[in-house]
Amino acid sequence: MPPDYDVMNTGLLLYLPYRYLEERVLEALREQGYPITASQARVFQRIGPHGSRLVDLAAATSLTKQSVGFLVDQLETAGYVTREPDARDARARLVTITPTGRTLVEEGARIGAEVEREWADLLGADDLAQMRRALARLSEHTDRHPDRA
Amino acid sequence: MPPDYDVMNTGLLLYLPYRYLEERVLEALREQGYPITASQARVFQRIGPHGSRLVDLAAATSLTKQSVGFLVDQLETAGYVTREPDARDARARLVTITPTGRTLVEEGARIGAEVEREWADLLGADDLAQMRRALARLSEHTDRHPDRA
DNA sequence: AAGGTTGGTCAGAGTGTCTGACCAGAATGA
DNA sequence: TCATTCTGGTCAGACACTCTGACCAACCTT
Repeated sequence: MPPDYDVMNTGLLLYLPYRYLEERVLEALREQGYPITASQARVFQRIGPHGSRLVDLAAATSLTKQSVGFLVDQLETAGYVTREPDARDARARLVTITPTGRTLVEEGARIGAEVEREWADLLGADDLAQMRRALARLSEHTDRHPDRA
Repeated sequence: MPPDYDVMNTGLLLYLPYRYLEERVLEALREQGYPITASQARVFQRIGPHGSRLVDLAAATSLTKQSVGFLVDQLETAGYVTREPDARDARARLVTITPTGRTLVEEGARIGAEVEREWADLLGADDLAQMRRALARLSEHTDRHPDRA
């Protein structure tokens, strides 16, 4: 007897599709020669278009700067990011996405879109879009983003 | 400059509210004297009304049975569950929620409802309900539940 | 210039998760 | 019925992730 999803708590309802999507994307990326772990990806995802500082990534992911540093080391070794000097602050370094990293982003987006198409078949495109809008408003409220880019 | 949530990938849109809700609930439970970690809670949540086997919990959470065993040990030590013999199979044991565990469930539900009220203020009750319905249908599709209870 | 603040690293500990090996009870079928 | 295979669970060890504490160098104030 499967669980009754309609009465299930909202946390689990968010978690189940999240986890599914994450696994699908990560697995496909691995198969295509772009291995990345979930932890690495959660940091990688938050890197801004012009690079991000470690502390900002830490704030965005709700991790300590040490943990983010550890994960960025791995992303760097994998060739997905580099640490560039920050012209405005000699202490800081900007974690920046490499060309390889960009390919990974594009591949990830492609696979994500594929899953989303499946979901659109399931829900209808309108309901899916509406769900996304609701989640976006919630994210705006629940995200800890740094004020600066 | 905050990120633009409307164009953000769906995975992050699911993750951000999920993580927020989880932290709120876990923190409140801790303050009320029911400490539980996120990993423990993810297993605990999947225990059925009449108890669940380890292997079924492993399937539901997408963890190995060893990992689930490790977490159930802790839940048992904390007094939230017990392992009862399974009348139908002498090998198996049913992980069952204790009265203390039930109190935790109720407290968690109460706090979750509180957050959900905030979300209803943000989105409107109708949009929130619609989002829940969409997520429930997605969960049905993406969840790995065991066929048996 | 002095003193506090901030971005980042180093070192070490604790937690969560996995793989591999194994055992005992259950299910199958000759 | 009993040999074989399958399944629920545990034990042991390794690896991955995250944290706290201590620290340094550059920044920002005054």
